Order: sequence, then C-alpha cells, then structure tokens
Amino acid sequence: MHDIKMVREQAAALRDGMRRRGALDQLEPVIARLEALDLERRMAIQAVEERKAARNAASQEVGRRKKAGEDASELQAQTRALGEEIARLEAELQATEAGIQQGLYEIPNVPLPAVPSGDESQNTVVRSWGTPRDAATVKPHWEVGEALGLFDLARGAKISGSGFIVYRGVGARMVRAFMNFMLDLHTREHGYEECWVPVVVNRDSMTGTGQLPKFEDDMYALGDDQGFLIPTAEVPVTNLYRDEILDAAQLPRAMCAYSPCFRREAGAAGKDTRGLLRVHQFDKVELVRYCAPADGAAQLELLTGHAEVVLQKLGLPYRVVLLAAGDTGFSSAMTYDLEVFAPGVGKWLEVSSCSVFTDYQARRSNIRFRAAQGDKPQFVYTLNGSGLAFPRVFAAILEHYQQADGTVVVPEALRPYVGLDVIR
RNA sequence: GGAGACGUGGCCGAGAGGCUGAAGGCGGCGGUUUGCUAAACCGUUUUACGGGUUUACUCCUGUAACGAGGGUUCGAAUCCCUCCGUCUCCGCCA
Repeated sequence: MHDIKMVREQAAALRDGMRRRGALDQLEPVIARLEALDLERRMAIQAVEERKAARNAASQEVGRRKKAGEDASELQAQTRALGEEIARLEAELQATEAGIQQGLYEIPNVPLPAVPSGDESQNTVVRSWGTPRDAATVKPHWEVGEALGLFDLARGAKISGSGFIVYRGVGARMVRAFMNFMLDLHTREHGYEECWVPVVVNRDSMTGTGQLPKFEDDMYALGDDQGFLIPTAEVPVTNLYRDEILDAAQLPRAMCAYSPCFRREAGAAGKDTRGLLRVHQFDKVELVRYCAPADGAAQLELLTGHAEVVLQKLGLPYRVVLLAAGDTGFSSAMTYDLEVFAPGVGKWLEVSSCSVFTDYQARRSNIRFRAAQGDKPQFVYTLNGSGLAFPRVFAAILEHYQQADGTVVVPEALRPYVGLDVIR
C-alpha cells in the first residue's frame, strides 16, 4: 500500500510507475479519485476537529458551572447539538477514508529505476549458470516419477482432487530431504534464523503482505472467517513483526521457514499443469529479510544469491530473469525470477521469485524501525524469495539427472539427506 | 468445551465520570557533582493525523489513542454491550 501523501506529493512518480507497468490507463481514474478524496478528507478533518475543540471547551465549562452550583442546561443542550453534528461529520469522514483505503489497495508498487518498462516481453535474462542438457532423449518428469513410484498423481486426485500430489517411498523421502537440505544451507551458511510457522493465518496477516483484499479468490479460506491457508510462508514470516518498532541494530533481519503452500488459483486449469508443475498444495522453503531503505537494492542481490546457491549445489542449470515492470508482482518493486531448465518438458521452470517490496508491505503491516534513538520510526523494507519451491526442483532433477536405463542420479549435495546415490 | 480473573505508556504499576497523555517506580536521554567508575541530585522522555511556521533541522497549535469496536453522557481509561487476547482451575485430546 502506498501512503496517501505519496499520491499528494509524488503524483508524477506514481503515474510514471503505473505507466511503466502498462497500467496507467486503468489506474488513472483511481489516482484522480484519490486526489479528490484526499482534499475532501483534509477538509473534513478540519471541520470535525474544530467542533471537537469547541465541544471539549464547552464540556469543561459545564463541569465548572456544575461544580459552582450554577445552571448549565442551556450549554448542555448546545453541546449536545454539537455532538450530533460531530457524529454526522465523522461518518462522512469515515466514508472518505474508506474510499481512500480502497483506492490505495488498488494501486500496485512503483517499480525501481533498474526495472525495465513494459510487459513480460521486456523481461531480461541477467545471468545464467550451467549448461542445459540436450532435450531430445529426455522423458518428462511425470513419466519418470510414476515409473519409479516416486509419486502417485491418480490417487492424489482421488483423495483430494487434481493438483494434489501423493509422494511415496523415495519420492516422499526426497521431499523431506529438500526441506532439511535447504534449511540447513540457509541457516548454517547464509545466516537465516529458522522459523516454523502456522499454515493458518488471519485476515490481518493476509492483508499485511498484500494477498488481501485483491486476491481472495486465489486462497483457501476456512469457514466462518476463521482464517486462511497460507499461499507461502512469506505471509506468516513477514507478519512476525507486524505493528512493531525494531531497533536499527536488529536490521537487516533474515528469517527462513519451511511450509506447505496452498493455492486455489480459481482458473488454474490449462497451461503447464501436468505432473508437478502447477499444483494446489506444494512445499517450499521461504527466505524473508527486513532491511533499512538504503539497503534495499543490495539486499535483493544478496537474497537472490542465496536462492541461487541452492540450484548451484544441486547442479541444476538455471537463469536469472529480471522481470519487467508489467510482469512484476503487485506488491513488488523489483523481482528476479530463478528459472531452472527442465529438459524433459523443454522449458525453463520458475522455482523462485525474489523481490524487494520497498516499504509497500511494511506500510500495510506497520513494521517500523528507529534509525537512532530519538528518531522518528520509519518503515522497513521487506524482501522475500523462495529458496526454493520443491516440486519444480524435483521435476528438474528427474529430468536433468535421468539416465538412459531409467534411473535418476541423486545430486551429490542431496545424497546425505536421501541416503541414496541413485534412484532406481 | 465449562468456570473465574484480567488487558493502562519501552517495562512495572496507580487511577474507578471532568482538574489524567495519564501519579509513582524502573529503564532511556541530557545536565550538575566526581580523578575515573558508581552513587546522589535536577531536568527530560509516546504515537498518528490535521493546521500554521521555517530553505531546512525546528517550533507552535488542534484532534485522537488506556486490547478492538459500538453505546450511555454536556463530558468516558473510568459506566454498559459485543468481540479479541492473556492467565488460573476443571474437562477433553496428539
């Protein structure tokens, strides 16, 4: 969420950001309405506060007169009328503020200068690592996986629905191995604090990280507004310090968590849905950082690097794509996607999305820090990225490491966790 | 799930319709004293949103905030209602 002051004071930068996202035409009416509502709001505040000041003075006078044994009934009647007027004006003010809130929720973050303008055709590969394997003879992962008994797509669909995977045998152990491998790496070598978080969160948390109110249809909601299943551990972890003020010494903060992730994606059928590529429940290790604003860009590079190490250790060829403004997520100011090459399906698969949200999430969730004692609190910058999402990594391993005889070599870094060199 | 108690500033803790943004203490910050440290003493110490003022750091001023939201009242931290949370006891449960 942006600050209404930004709409007031930096309208040009805001419009430019929306133009770069290719969303200005759509959002111009919203921005214009916000500008009008902002004026309206400030005038309403003045009107209300003026009357409240008058009421406070009059109430005190009533108290004084009563104590002195004088009659105050006339003044009481006046003040009562004032109170009714205040109630009416406050209702108007509230409506104005609700309108502002609603408008602000509709405006995405402004992309950083380094982000290319335009739609996804402007996405830029900034670097790549490893050599993609020749795709000609490689089978897609779902064939390999089913043949080796690693997962059971049909029974997953039977017990839960399509898009729910049952992992079995070594396949299940692989999931457990991913979790331990990635958590060990990030906690021991990259300095992240390990967190284990609830997978059910409340509405405030979903709003704090920006999933609500816009994307309610993409989430699994529990009945009677009792909560939501998290689409990513980003939600509980980022919200850990919601409504708190941190010391500068606590920044940057780095936390990671494993969690299952639940995505309803209402209209998901269609593209890339076979096998493990697009599922309703999957597992992931998530990296979250908080930092001071001046650090934002450097911290994004750092975070992205941490996610890349996972792929390097697994020996999977990948590329880093800087998303163009129009392809950058709603709350993000700059995003690198990590794409691993899966020769069986002949595609680059997104396994991580590393973003800096500037103060957009922090403002929503009210996460602040004090730069020095006595300074005013200011919003932190939040960042997050997968490190990494399991199913597509699993798919890439099954395709990249499959052998002519149908077996799959286990990447060396994973062997201690799986207890096998080769899956056969 | 049942019964009870409670929710006040960075922390502890008073307050029980107006004099309370909130006593007192701790902590923090500034100062005096001191060879240094400690102690003592004095002062200071929230946030948000408006308005005015300054090039700016600032300063002045209004409003709001005592878990959240409503209500009663001329006036609510204080009375009433609803919700949320914490603690204690009982029950149930991996």
